[in-house]
Amino acid sequence: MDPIGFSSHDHAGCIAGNLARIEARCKQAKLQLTPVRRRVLEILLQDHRALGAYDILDRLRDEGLGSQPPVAYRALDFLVKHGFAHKIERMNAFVACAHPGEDHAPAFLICRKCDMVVEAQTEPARGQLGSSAKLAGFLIERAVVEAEGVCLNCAEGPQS
Amino acid sequence: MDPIGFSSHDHAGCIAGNLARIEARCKQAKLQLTPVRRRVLEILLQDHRALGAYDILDRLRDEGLGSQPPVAYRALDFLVKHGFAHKIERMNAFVACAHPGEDHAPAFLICRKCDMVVEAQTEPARGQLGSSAKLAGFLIERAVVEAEGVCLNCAEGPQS
DNA sequence: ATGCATTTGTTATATCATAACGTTAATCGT
DNA sequence: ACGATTAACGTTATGATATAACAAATGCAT
Ligand SMILES: [Zn+2]
Ligand SMILES: [Zn+2]
Ligand SMILES: [Zn+2]
Ligand SMILES: [Zn+2]
Repeated sequence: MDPIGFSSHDHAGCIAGNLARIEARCKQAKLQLTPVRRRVLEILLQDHRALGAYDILDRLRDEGLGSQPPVAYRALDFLVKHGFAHKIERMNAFVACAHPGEDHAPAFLICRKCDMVVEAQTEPARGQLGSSAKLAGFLIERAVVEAEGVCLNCAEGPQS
Repeated sequence: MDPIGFSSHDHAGCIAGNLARIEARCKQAKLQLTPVRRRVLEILLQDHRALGAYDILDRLRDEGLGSQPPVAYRALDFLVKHGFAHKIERMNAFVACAHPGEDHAPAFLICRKCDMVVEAQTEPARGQLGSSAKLAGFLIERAVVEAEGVCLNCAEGPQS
């Protein structure tokens, strides 16, 4: 709910906090946060933007952590599967989760000027969509919700 | 709002009606509904499912209407641009619009068992997402809303 | 130490999408 | 009707995204 990302915040703490929370959760759930997986997570946490798998792969290659697509995709699969990252379908790109571990249905606000991504919450089965679903006898299991628009910072700027 | 697609309906009329409405709109707006574009539209209208660009291209090729990817993508671009079809981002696939011409913000209910797609309406700026956006000073311009779940027909069946 | 499951490295390939360019066809002002 | 302009098409080539498959290495419980 808190619109981190567009607003300025203690981002170093933001990164460290999420990383620590995820490490704890992996330990607790006996998940292997291996070097590649951890590094991909760090790269995604670096800024509140979505990165393509091949962008990530480039970084990994530079650091000697892997050079072939499956390396990046496997790490991303792990992170997404366990809710530590999300895929932005419109962009074929990935973003670190802003509420790791909290069991949530993510929705995204994506600025088309600065590419910043903010994670918000949604309740897929509620609202108009929920009504339509009910009417159709459709059981919603999950939903992709990705809003595109302009963030506060970019709206203020002189550029159109 | 009406959950056509899962429920049985006069589908021949459904196709004919949408096609007629779109033809009229093209005439009125001086848009060229060329043979390829029209055929792609017909293929999409055939059933309330999403088709990949290459599935459509295969059909076109069989009918001698074009054999290379740009043929399909250009027709789809036209249809999407003018609101006669929509892209389902999660599936990299396309579906005919259920409310052509009506100027609407589409949302989709997608059955993971039978692949049926129902188009519903959404008001992106309302509800929880709207609240989050307002809080963040974010201006929503459009939104991808794609719910996955199980439709009435598939829920009733014996198969899990 | 042994056996089993998970992860990694690598090659190859599948799938989705567009750039570029010359040709053809529709549109429009004259 | 005519030529200029714009829009659509056919084709080749390539780019971008994603996965299959399998052998080697590692982690982990007994
Ligand atoms: Zn931050
Ligand atoms: Zn999240
Ligand atoms: Zn129908
Ligand atoms: Zn529609």
